[in-house]
Amino acid sequence: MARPQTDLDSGRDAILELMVELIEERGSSAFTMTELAGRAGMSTANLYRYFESKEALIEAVAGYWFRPKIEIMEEVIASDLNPRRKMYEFYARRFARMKSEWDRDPVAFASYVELGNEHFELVRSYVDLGDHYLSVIIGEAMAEGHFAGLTIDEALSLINQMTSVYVNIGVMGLIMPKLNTDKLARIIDAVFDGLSAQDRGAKAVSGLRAA
Amino acid sequence: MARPQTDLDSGRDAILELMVELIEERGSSAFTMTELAGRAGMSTANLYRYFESKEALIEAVAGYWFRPKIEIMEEVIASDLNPRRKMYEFYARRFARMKSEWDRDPVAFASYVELGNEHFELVRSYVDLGDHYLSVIIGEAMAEGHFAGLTIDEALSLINQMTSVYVNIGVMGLIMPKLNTDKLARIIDAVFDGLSAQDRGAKAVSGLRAA
Amino acid sequence: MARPQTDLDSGRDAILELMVELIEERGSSAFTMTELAGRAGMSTANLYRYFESKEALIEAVAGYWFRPKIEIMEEVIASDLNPRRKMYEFYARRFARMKSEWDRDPVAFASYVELGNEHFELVRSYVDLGDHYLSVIIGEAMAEGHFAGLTIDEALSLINQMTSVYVNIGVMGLIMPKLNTDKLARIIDAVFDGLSAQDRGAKAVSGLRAA
Amino acid sequence: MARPQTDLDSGRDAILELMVELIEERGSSAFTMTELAGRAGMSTANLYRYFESKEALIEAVAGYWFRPKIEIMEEVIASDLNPRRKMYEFYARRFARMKSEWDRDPVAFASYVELGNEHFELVRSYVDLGDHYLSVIIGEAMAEGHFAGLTIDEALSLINQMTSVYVNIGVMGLIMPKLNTDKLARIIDAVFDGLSAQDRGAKAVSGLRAA
DNA sequence: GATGAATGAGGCTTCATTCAT
DNA sequence: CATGAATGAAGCCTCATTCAT
Repeated sequence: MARPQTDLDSGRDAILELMVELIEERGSSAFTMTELAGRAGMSTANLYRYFESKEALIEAVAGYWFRPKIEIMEEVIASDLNPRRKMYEFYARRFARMKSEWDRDPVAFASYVELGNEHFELVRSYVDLGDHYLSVIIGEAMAEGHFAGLTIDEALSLINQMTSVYVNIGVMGLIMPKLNTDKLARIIDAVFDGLSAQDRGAKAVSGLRAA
Repeated sequence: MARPQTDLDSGRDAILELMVELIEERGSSAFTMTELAGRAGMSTANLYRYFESKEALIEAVAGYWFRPKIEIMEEVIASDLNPRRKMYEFYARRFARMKSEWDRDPVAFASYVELGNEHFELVRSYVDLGDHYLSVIIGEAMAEGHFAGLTIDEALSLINQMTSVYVNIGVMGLIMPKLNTDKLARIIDAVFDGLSAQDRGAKAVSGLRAA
Repeated sequence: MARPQTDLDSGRDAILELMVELIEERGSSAFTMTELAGRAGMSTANLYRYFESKEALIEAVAGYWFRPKIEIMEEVIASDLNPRRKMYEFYARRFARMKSEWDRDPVAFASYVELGNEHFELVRSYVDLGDHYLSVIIGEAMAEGHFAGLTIDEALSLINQMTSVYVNIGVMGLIMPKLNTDKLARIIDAVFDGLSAQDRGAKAVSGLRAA
Repeated sequence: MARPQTDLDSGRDAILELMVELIEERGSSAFTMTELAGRAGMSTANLYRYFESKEALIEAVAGYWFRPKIEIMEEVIASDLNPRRKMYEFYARRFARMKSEWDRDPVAFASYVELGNEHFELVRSYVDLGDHYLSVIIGEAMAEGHFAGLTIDEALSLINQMTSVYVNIGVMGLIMPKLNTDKLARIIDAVFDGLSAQDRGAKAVSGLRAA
């Protein structure tokens, strides 16, 4: 986070930035290693000192894009909010971040979506990590008596479906204007109040709702 | 128009469908003639009996996508609605069609946007045709005294700008949820009531407005 | 020589003529089976009923071009001229034929040269046949005491070298204007009078010389 | 100008030589990038480091062939001969060069003709340059009172026609033996003495004529 | 007989990648 | 460290050729 620690690292970062420029300008599929090397003022061969393959480069771009979202997830997980609030923040903070990116430049955002479509493996590991953290939250919620009668995996699957539009960038980019944290709060409330079959009652965290 | 007349035609249609699948699945830039030939169960060489080049194939896909929109324009032009209503329908019906496509599969829709971005020439002739038909409507409106003091080209340019988001798929895909026919009706009213400087008055076609 | 005897034969001849047109128009390397089939108003597949391969077709063209020259050789061989005259006619009549072709259309002539360069095997068998007939004449000449002290092969080789420009179309096309039968006659005289070492004397066939 | 300055340049030269060999051996139409790469002992991909396309390679060959002729033109233009002599040398020196090439290997010469036929654009710029220089000479001649009553373009066109066989390699190859500098001198004299209508007289540069 | 349909091989070209220096 | 040189694999496209009908 502070300064890059080696020359290789700083080189990598510089290249990454050029690469990000390129992708935001022209979409993810229209660049060649030769062109990137040209912009970076080095030979292609040298480029390979920094990234061992084009795939690695694209992975790095994905990493660059996902990193802040992962940091958010980790912060939220480490916080001592109650489970309901934690789950809300788990989605809301990432959504806020992505919405601001989309606001800044929807076309560039679309380029990342394109990149995600073309390299689905890269997205998968992020999704898996998200599932992992969400499971942790679900576990904490269960410890407090929520989701009675469901296994963790069942809850995970249901929640994933209910919140999908706030996470899936492929769709999110296209319906961004319809999304907001108020709706998200209602969804999370529904998750907590609606998914625990044994435990109906009027205990919505009213504080979450904007209304 | 109905049945394909030769084997070449029907083969073309079959290939087109596979091509559409491919594009909707994976975006327009990620396909090769070799892969399409593979899916079609034929050699690349044979593929070239049906489409003389990759470009021709992509053109055919564009045609496939634009055809229903063009038919809509022609129906509206041929109808005997009054100019204001005609202009409204000119946009509204195409918008409805595109919205339903987007609702069905926003990602596939995005693939067509991508294809349009990569082959702008193909879009241009559609745009030109739209301009032509719009000019016809403008002409009819002028015959009834609208747009006084403007040339057809001036009116065309202004109207194009005011309605752009209901026509330009590049942008439309990104803000679809914000678009609806009610807003469109207000825009068309504004066009008719606001662009004719000499002719102010209270004659909005209230029927157009949902309110 | 008279009428073609089967439909296949007559078809072959028709195709050959179209092919000759094509070659004379555009050089030997710039034609495709598809194009020839198109000109002939038939499918490529059908073309293969007449000629089993492109190579066979080209061979046929070569045959078409060489046939009259071969007929000339056979007539001369069958004639009862004396050896010296026979050898002269052996070259002179073929030269006259080629010169008239060159006069008619030097560019078309060049196309055949090109064809010969690209398919040297075809030329070789003609050359071999020429060698065979020339050997016959040499044999007859030897029977009359010429070329004493030389084997047939030695004489053949020497004579080939001395007469090369009157036979080798690759070069002939380029120096045609310098060639004539008068010079040829002198060469043949030199062959007969100069190659028979033991047999010097003043017996030039003066009738051969234009002077 | 003397030594190649980079490896790419020297590589280009080496490849050019192999290419020239290939063309002189087998004509211009019978070579493939693959074969040339094979002869050069490299991959086709590497060949493209030296020449960016087959067309560029052929252009280079054309340049290689035309360069000495262009140098001759420039020398003659720069010389301080009188216009009549200058025009004579303008043709005669190039003709001498081409004749010596033809003498060395008429078949190779024919290959260049073939190449010129197949890539006429390459010939055109040479022809245009020749027209330019000839115009300069015509201008100088006019300054001395020649070609009275003619525009430069009229004179250019007439002279081009009269001298065509000493310049047009397509025809030259076929009638080379008939061409010589003596005839050329007569033609140039005719140009100077015959094209200036107002200015008849007996001032042929007799020195030009062999007689 | 004749055809439309189909293909394999090969040509030009690009690009990610490697390696000796 | 950094580079120029080199390559294999793949992409688009053409063409001679075959085969079922």
